This record gives sequence, structure tokens and C-alpha cells, in this order.
Amino acid sequence: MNLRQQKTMETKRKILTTAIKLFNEKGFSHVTVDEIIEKTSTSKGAFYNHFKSKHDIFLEKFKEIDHFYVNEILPKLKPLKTAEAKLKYFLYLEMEYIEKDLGWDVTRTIYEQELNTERESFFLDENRPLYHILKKIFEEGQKNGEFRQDLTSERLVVMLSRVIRGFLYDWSIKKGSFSLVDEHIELFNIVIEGLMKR
Amino acid sequence: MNLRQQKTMETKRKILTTAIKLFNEKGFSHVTVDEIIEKTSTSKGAFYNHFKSKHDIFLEKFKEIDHFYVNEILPKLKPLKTAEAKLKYFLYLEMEYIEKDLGWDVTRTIYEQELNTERESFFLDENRPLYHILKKIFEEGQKNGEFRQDLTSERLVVMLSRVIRGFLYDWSIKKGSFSLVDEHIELFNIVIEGLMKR
DNA sequence: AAATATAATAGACTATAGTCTCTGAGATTA
DNA sequence: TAATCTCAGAGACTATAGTCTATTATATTT
Repeated sequence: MNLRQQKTMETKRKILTTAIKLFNEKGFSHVTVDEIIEKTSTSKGAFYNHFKSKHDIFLEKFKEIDHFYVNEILPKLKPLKTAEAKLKYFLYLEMEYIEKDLGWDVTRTIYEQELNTERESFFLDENRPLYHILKKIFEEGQKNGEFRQDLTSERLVVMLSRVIRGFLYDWSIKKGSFSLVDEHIELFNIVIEGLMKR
Repeated sequence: MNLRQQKTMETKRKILTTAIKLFNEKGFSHVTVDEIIEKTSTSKGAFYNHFKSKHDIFLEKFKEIDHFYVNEILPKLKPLKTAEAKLKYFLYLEMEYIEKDLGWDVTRTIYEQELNTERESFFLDENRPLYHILKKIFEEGQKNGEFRQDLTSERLVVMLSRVIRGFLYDWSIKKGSFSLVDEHIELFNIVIEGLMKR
């Protein structure tokens, strides 16, 4: 890496860390791009050279969630015996991570961004680890007769994803005023019962 | 009503109908406030005198959905015998209305607005007819033993509302690329099964 | 080493939602 | 009917995300 590339990367890093720090302090909507470039002694040109938009910085952070799925959650699921147990533990860890590490304002901002038709969607990317993990769990559960087999595992993932989104959306508009960890079981158990074979 | 009040109302009506017409033609985000006031030969002052924001006009239209619940849906539910049948028919009519009459872009815009923390929320208003109707149905179903009784009817409404929202949110980010009427049964049946007594 | 190319950055500019203040038509009071 | 009041509306102004273009430091080529 030559000098120029080093400077470029340094600029990007500076903007990214400063922006995320400010977002955490004051909330996404109360931080302006002008403030970010002023605090980092850079410029509009630099900012938009590195990020497609103000929202884009957020995505950068949110994408970490997928590392979390693969690195933190997946290993913990291995020892569990039933697909149902895996699914429930997965959901628990996901909710815990979102509630404790991401927080509702980040979540809200992502959900808002996804509704913006001009920008590319993160949720619609079918290669997200989230979907792969869920699909694997459902396949396993269908094979051993735990889950219903009249729907494909893909459809089961779609159904569950919609419920998860509804739950997180509700949490977002309610500004994190209830606990994901505490309340998720009530909702997900209802859905999981509907997904099980009987 | 004196002359002045008449003129005021006429201005509001002109702005409202023109705005909604434009939104239908080009989509919410492609219509500017400047365009609306130009087409109606009014001004920023007039516009913001009548509406709190550009989004606000949308709400005006969306609130119709509650009239629809009360006037169109409610009477049709009366003759049905089981609470389950009422619930399923209610959901069918709601999905049909949203898909055919509101459309995905209106829906998307409302969902986006709800995530905006500066504005007051429509979804969180607990007096919406939607919630009353659902609560009534659940109460009836709990009384006659169709639905589970370990959760209050209020909680059942919360659970179902979250699922409905997840479904409509998904429809919104997918730009209406699937049919609410066709697909709602798959998801809601899963949830309703989880809500029924067994 | 000089000439040329490239691409990151600076910052002026644009688009657009929303605010602020002043004005005048029409209502009210005397 | 003259004087006063009021509030809807006009439109200049502000805030802020994002675009466009010129500059210049660094890299590459000759």
C-alpha cells in the first residue's frame, strides 16, 4: 500500500469512527454531514467519495450483525440437539445482540433506510448469513419431523423473517420501550408452534 | 360559515386533492411541496398553515382506513359464527383494501413516517378501530374457548399487530411485488394456529 | 527528471422540506 | 361607516443532504 492509499484509508477511517461516535452520542438524525466533516477536518468531497450517503455509514456498522451471526451465534448452536432448541436459542441471541449492542436508534435507522426506494436494500439480499442459518435449522427440523413439511424451508424462512421484522419494527417505533429479550419468547413461541408438526 | 372560512376550506381542499392526485401519479417522494403549491397557485404559508408536513397529507388519506374498518368490514363480520372465521375474514378484507385501494407506495410512506421520531405516531394510538375490532374478536374467541386464555386479549392484539406490520413492511420494501391477498393466508394461518387453544 | 495521468479532496452549488415574518382581505367593534 | 383586529396566505429565508467541477498531491510513464 503506497502513501496515497494510506492517506485515503486514514480519511475514510477518521470519518467512519467520528460519525459513529457522534451517532451514538446524539442519535442519527441529530448529526449533520457538515458536523462530521467539520469535526474530521475533511470535506463534502471526501465524505461522499467514501460513502454513498449518510445512511450508508450506518449500514457499515449494521453489517457487523452478520459477522455476529456467523462468529458468535453459529458455534453456540452446534451442541444443541433439536432444531427447535437451536431456533429458539438463535432468536434469543439475536434479540440480545440487537437490544444490547445495536440499540433501538440504530435499528430504527436501518428500518427507515430499507423503506427508501432509491437505495439498495440490505434485507433483500438473499445471501445474508441470517437466512442461511435459519434455512439450515428449518431443513434439519423438517428432516427429523419437528417442523411441518407442507411448506419449503425457504417459505418458513420468509414467514419467520416477516415476524422478526414486525417485532423489531414495533420496537423501533416504540423507541425501545420494551425489552426484546423479555418479550420475544411470547411472540416467537406462538409462531414456532404454528410452524411445528402436530 | 362566512366568506373567509369558505376560502380557507377551499384552499385546504385544493391542496389536499391536488397533492393526493400527484402522489398517485408520481409517487410520494417524486412530488415536491413547491410543485403542489405551484399547481394550486398557493404558497408555502398556505400549505404549512393547513398541514404539519408533506407526510401529514398522507396521513389524512390513510386515516380513511379506519373508516373502512368500521363502515365496510365490521358489518360483514356480524353474521359469521366463530371468532376464527371473523378474524380470518377481517384479515382478508384488510389485505384486499390495502393492496387494491391504498397501494404499496402509500403503505411504504406511512411505514416510513411512523419511524420518524419527530412526528406523532398513528400506529401507537390505542384507540384505533383496528385494535378495538381485533380485541373484540379475541375476547369472543377466548370466551367460547377457541383462542388460548393464558394471554390477555390485549396481548393477543399486540402479537397479531406485530405480525401484520411485519407482513406489510415486507410488502413495502419489496415494492408490492407479491400479492397480499394471495400470500396473507400462509402467514396468518401459522400465527392463528399458534393463538388457538389445543 | 520531466511530462503526463489519476484520483482524492475542497468547497461552491443545487434541491427541497420546513420556518419566519409581514401584509392585506375580510371580520368585528364602536 | 370608520377604526381596529385577526388570521390565512405570500414569499423570503434557513437547514441540510447530496452533486458537480476544479485543484493538487501523488503515482506512472517516457
